[in-house]
Amino acid sequence: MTYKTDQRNILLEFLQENPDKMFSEKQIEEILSSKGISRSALYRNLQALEMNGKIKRCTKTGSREIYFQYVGLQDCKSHIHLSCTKCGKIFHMESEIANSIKNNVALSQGFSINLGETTIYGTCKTCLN
Amino acid sequence: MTYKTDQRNILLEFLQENPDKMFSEKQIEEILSSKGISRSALYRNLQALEMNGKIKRCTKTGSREIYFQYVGLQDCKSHIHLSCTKCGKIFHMESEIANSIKNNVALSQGFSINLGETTIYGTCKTCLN
DNA sequence: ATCCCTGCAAACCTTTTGCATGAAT
DNA sequence: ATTCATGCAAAAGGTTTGCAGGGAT
Repeated sequence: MTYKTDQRNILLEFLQENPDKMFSEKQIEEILSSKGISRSALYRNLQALEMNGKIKRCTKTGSREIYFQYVGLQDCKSHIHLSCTKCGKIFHMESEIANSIKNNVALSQGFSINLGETTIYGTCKTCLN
Repeated sequence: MTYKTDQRNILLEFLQENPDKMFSEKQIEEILSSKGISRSALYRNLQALEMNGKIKRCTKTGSREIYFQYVGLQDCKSHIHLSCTKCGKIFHMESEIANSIKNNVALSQGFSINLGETTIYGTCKTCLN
C-alpha cells in the first residue's frame, strides 16, 4: 500500500522528535529543506499523516497560519484533546477523567460523547502563569 | 474610528444569529452573497472582528478549512455546546454540568476550559434510539 | 470636508495536480 | 514487473492590496 521513502522518514522522525511543538508548513519546510524534501512531497506526506491521525492541524489565536502537531504517540480515539488557544499545543486528557466526563454527560444530558472527535478549548497550565 | 456600514451590519447580524455554529469564509460568502457584500469587504471585516475578539478562527478535525465562530455574546461564554454528528443539531449543556466538568478538568489537568469556545461531538438522545 | 469603507481587479501566496522519472516492493 | 512516491512546473484556489468612487461622520 505505502512505501517507505527517505522523505517520509525525514518528516516522521522530525515530527516524532518534537511531539509537543507546533510547526507551520513554512517552518517544517525551512527546517527540512537541507535534508532534501520537495514542497509537494511535504504537502502530500502531511496530508497522509493527517488522514492516518498521526498529526493534527490547528490554529493559534491571533495567527492566521495553520500549524501541525504530532499526536500519533497515543491512541487518540479514546482520549479527549485539550487545545490551548494561547500557545496552540494539544494535550491528551487522562482517560479516567475523560470517561468520567463521558458518563456524567450521558447520564445528565442523554448525549453520547465521541471521545476521539472532540477537542476542548481553553488555556493550558503553562500559559496560565 | 470605525464607521457603521451596511456590509458590516449584514455580517455581524448573521454571525450573532448563529453564535453556536462554525462557518468557513466560503459558507459565509455563499449565504451573504445575495445580500450584497464583496469578498474583499468580507475578508477585511472578518479580520477586524477577529482583532476585536468578536470572532475566533478554528479548525475542524479532518477538515482542511478554517472556520469562524462568533464568540462575542456574553451568553455563549458560559456553556458548552453539544453537537450531534448524526442529525447536526446543537444543544446547550446545562451550566451546572458544564461547571462541574470545568472544575474537574482544572483540578486534574491544570487546564482552564473556555466553555463558550468548546463543542463536544457525539450522538444526541433522539438519535441514539 | 474629512476620513473610512467598498468593490473591482491585479498581485500575491498557498496548495493541488499532471506528468515523466526513479525508487520500493 | 508493478505500483507508488518524488520533483518539477503549471494550474488552481485562497487572501491581500492599490486605487478610485461613494458613504459615514
